[in-house]
Amino acid sequence: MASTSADLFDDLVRCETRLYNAADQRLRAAHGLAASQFEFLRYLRGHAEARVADVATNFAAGFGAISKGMDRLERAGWIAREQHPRDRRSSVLVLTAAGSSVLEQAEETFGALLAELVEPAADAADLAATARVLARLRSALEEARVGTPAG
Amino acid sequence: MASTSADLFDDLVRCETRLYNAADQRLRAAHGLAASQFEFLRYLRGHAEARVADVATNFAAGFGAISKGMDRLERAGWIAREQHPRDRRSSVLVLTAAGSSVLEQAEETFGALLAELVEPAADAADLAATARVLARLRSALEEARVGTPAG
DNA sequence: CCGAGGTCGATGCCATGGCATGTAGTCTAC
DNA sequence: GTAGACTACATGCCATGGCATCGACCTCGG
Repeated sequence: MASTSADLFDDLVRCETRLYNAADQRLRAAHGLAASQFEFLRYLRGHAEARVADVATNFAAGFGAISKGMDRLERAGWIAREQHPRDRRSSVLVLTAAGSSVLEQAEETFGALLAELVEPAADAADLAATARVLARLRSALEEARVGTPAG
Repeated sequence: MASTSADLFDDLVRCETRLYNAADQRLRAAHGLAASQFEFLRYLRGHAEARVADVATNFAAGFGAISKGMDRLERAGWIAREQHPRDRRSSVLVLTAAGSSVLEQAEETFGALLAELVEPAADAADLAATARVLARLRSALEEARVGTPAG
């Protein structure tokens, strides 16, 4: 029935808000790193050659927001903009040594947070099943470019 | 293993972002209503006697943000602040007739959105199982006041 | 080779949220 | 009854994100 999806939406949003807030608070306190910055660094480590547009697409954010976010990461010394080999409009975003280092430390903090907040809330099989459903939903939404901002 | 929760977090955040963006875009276009405002109106309909602090607690938001959000809803004519019977510091937040009316219409739009984006992505049993896990996680997070902002 | 049109991303303006503070009202202890 | 602590919330400042704009660059047709 329809109300199942509506409740799902509600619980999804509320879980996301609280987990994201909690991650933000702890990462800031421990490493001076915002949760969004943590996610950006993780993405960049996993995607060599990434440009601003790639990051924006992955996070369903506008170009402007990511451009400014990268400014802040650069100012903090965690990433660098390198010249793109074939397109002088773009830069390639790469982690610096300092960036890799905070990322590594932040992942400890983040892992501990999830172990504390998420894992006790359901048994492993249920969590795995939930992860599968959300992964599928995510793919479907990305493929259809649902919720992609304008800018 | 630990990476299951990390992937779950990632997919959770990405699904939430895209679904919330999509809801915001459609509700704005169809009814001039932000997604957050839609959620506020739904909450107020379900909770008579609600005050600013109740809304803030439910949405894991700061008092200031909710206070300003209620200003905007009031300015739009969708809610009213009534005098609280026992505490003159608080107001009771109530839907106006106009508020009930947009809410009703917005729920059509919102239901159609979920039917289009969420329900085809998995079968009903998987969605129900996911909803159960997230509802449990939400309760656990709320009970522990995880991710509650300062203000 | 050139020009028109498209793309990338940096920047500015506005809306929103977090946190800190201010103010009015309430509660407690005496 | 009153002083002092506390609570609810309104307000101001700042950081961030969305969208619009713009300049630089690429690409394709001729």
